[in-house]
Amino acid sequence: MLRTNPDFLSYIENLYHQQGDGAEITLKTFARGSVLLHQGSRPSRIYIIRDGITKCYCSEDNGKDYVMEFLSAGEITGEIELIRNTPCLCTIEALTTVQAYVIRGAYFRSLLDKDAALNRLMLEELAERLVNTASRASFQQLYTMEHGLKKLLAFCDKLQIELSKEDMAAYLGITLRSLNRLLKPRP
Amino acid sequence: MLRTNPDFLSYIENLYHQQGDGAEITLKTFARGSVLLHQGSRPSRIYIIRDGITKCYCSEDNGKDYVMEFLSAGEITGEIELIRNTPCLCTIEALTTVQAYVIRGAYFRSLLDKDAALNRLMLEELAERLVNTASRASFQQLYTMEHGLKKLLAFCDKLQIELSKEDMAAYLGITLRSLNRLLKPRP
DNA sequence: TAGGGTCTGGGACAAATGTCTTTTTAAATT
DNA sequence: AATTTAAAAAGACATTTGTCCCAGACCCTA
Repeated sequence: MLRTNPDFLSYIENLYHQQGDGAEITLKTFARGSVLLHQGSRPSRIYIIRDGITKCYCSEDNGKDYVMEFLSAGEITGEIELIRNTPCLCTIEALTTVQAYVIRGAYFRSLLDKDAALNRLMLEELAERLVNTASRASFQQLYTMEHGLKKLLAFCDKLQIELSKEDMAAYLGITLRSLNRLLKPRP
Repeated sequence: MLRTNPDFLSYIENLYHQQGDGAEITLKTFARGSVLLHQGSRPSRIYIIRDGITKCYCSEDNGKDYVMEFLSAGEITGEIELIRNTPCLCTIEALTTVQAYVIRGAYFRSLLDKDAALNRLMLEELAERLVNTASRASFQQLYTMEHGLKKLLAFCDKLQIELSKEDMAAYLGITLRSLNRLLKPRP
């Protein structure tokens, strides 16, 4: 539920510490509630989260939101848009204070062109994410909400995260009203 | 809805025609209804579809199926399992007669290690698929079935595919009964 | 303290979906 | 053609979910 990628983080931290003065990679702090990437915008940089938790979500035309996943250490954002040269599919918002490495798109592109190890890491990351996204879609369609909610609550508990009810509902793809109903009866 | 990837197909066909006698890439025909990959199995080969249409679906423990996508020319299957070294997430089944290029896992791995162009194609493919999967998950959760059904019907119409009602329901993530209900009233 | 906001949770009803069963349709067999 | 069999569609009812609205809690300010 909370995605992380230690290998990727190590890779980036190596680059970060080895670089000289013309720093291509910088570290930036985002306050809780601030936004790293805006859905629909054209990002010129990518971010690799060092610590903290972000929410990755889609806002649909009908005003509803759907939370794709929660991203934490080692997860990369904006790379898909960079690869495909398209606007951001999701908004990435900091749920806690977040520190992230920032890389210019052009520089990341050049890295991709010459570094096989990075390519490998990227393939693994995308594959992992695809599996997660697909599994969850299947699970959500075919199981009851009760199942999904149970998982989500366990997740919050384990990480001591206090998700807002709105976020929970958006993750489950239901309304606040439905979530409240599911939350009440504990027989 | 029907995924294709012409660039990838070209790439593979080039390889196919350039190879000598110790053919690493072969062409295989699958009859309608036969299965390319079995969910849960450990595939030792990957397939790139040359023509025909396949259904990629997950069977959950509760006996229900969820159709992820329909794959056609240029789409690759088994690559995620190869990258992550995990069992198949989905079953890939031929809906029509299908011709596919077959590549041994070990050979594909070696190609990935030395060919930057292939890496690039793979990144694009995975990114594209991720966007599709994610968009659809969001759409399905946040819009009415009516919307989704309309899209699906238009898709069948455009491609002159006669999807079974079971397949349609599995794609929409609903029961046959619900699909029939949605299909009846046309005011 | 009274009044007015806003926010949260829940009630009531409508719409949708699932499950189970029956009916209808189509196909196959004799 | 008549009978049987299997497959598809629909009916009935329970459950779930969404929408709309209202009551109470909380926090301001006058």
